[in-house]
Amino acid sequence: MSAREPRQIASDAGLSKQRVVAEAVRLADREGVDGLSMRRLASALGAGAMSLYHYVASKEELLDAMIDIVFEEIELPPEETDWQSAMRRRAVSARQVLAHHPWAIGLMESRTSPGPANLRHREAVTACLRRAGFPVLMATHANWLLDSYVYGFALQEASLPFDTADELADMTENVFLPQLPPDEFPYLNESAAALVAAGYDPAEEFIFGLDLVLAALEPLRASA
Amino acid sequence: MSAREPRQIASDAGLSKQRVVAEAVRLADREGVDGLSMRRLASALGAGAMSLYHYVASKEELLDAMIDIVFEEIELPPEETDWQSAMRRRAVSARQVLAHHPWAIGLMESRTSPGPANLRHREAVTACLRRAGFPVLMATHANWLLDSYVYGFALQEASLPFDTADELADMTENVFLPQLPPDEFPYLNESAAALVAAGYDPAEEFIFGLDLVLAALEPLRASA
DNA sequence: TTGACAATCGTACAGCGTACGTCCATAGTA
DNA sequence: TACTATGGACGTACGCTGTACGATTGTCAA
Repeated sequence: MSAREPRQIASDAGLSKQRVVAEAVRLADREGVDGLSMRRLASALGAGAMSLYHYVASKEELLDAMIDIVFEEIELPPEETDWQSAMRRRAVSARQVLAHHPWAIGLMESRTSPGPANLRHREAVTACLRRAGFPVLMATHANWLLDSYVYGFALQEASLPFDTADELADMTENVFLPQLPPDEFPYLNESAAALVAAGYDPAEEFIFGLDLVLAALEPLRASA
Repeated sequence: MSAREPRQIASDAGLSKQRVVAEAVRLADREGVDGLSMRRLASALGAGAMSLYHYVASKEELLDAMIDIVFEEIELPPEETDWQSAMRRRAVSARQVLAHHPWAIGLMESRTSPGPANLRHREAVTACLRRAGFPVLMATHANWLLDSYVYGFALQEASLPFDTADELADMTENVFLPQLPPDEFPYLNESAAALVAAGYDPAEEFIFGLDLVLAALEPLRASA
């Protein structure tokens, strides 16, 4: 056997589906999903465009795999605590992950077949709810409600044109308010002013609604 | 003045921004947002691709206008009833509209500047909450919570690979269950079986979570 | 040495958004 | 009636895209 490495031209070691998909996620994080092309992805990996098709059957499959990587990053509900703490943990984790990969939210609408990490995640959440005493159909309801809140919040957060409280203040003064004549939009004006004054933190906002939902679900379980 | 119409070659009367955007929405409904290209849209209107650019500055602007048409279709909260009924009406309407235009959900993530119909809608919802007695910041919280639920539900619904209870039963038996070994996914198996047995109606599922959220918000308003 | 095989590549094609320049029916003016 | 200005529609072109196809390469079994 020769002392030579198998192959190694431009950037790194050999390709693999893992490496391809992981780099695709990085690229989408940086440039958005519209900036992700097979050529750009390939050149980020130091390869030719067609080489990618040995690891991924099509761009569609690549996108599916990217979504599943995102689900892999979301913390599963821990088993050792009460159900509310467990669901809060995983919901907070989901929001964080989706905030890091905003393209994933928009992608979900068009991808209908769940990947393995997605399935593992759903299984763990359902298990948590069932063990907490929710009847089968009630666990389904709770699942829908919680997931709707998490995804919807992430979707709204992704479409905000600012990231920090300072940026919010700037944009409110220079962009929003000029577009909102006070006589036509009195309540939005009031609301914008109050929001700037109070400061705005998406993490806090998220927790508020989440705890409200969790508390509302509590009486629906048949406590052991 | 001549008896001759101004212009009329292939399909209809003259173009206009309204007609262009409305046809774009129809096309996206039929073929998804990926199937919407300037050429296909133009040919659906009996025009050349470049003619569209007289009414829309770019495809981005077209997409923004499409989103705003969707918001125009959503019923505003009626003023004559109690706040819960009003919010339920507009939430149900929003779900229906988004179910008809699933591409809109995925689009929102990338479009950060709200159109006029969007602003009118937000103003009306905020007004309804404020008049019901919610303090300013509490109205903001309620807004976030309700919108998160509506958008998130629509997002999940759009990513379901079936539309009717029958299709669910078919797909569960022939697609899902074969992918879900009972020892690895006991709870998902149980849940799928119960769901097929109970029948599934997204409208009912939506109302369940919605009413739960509305009831949870009730004590947070300073009732007059 | 030969052959099989998987990984990688260059090339090609149709379709995309859109910049640019041209055409022509109409409106306004003389 | 003749002339010009205007603005909507269009054809062409450029640089992208996803990916089908065939050729090239490195590696290993027989």
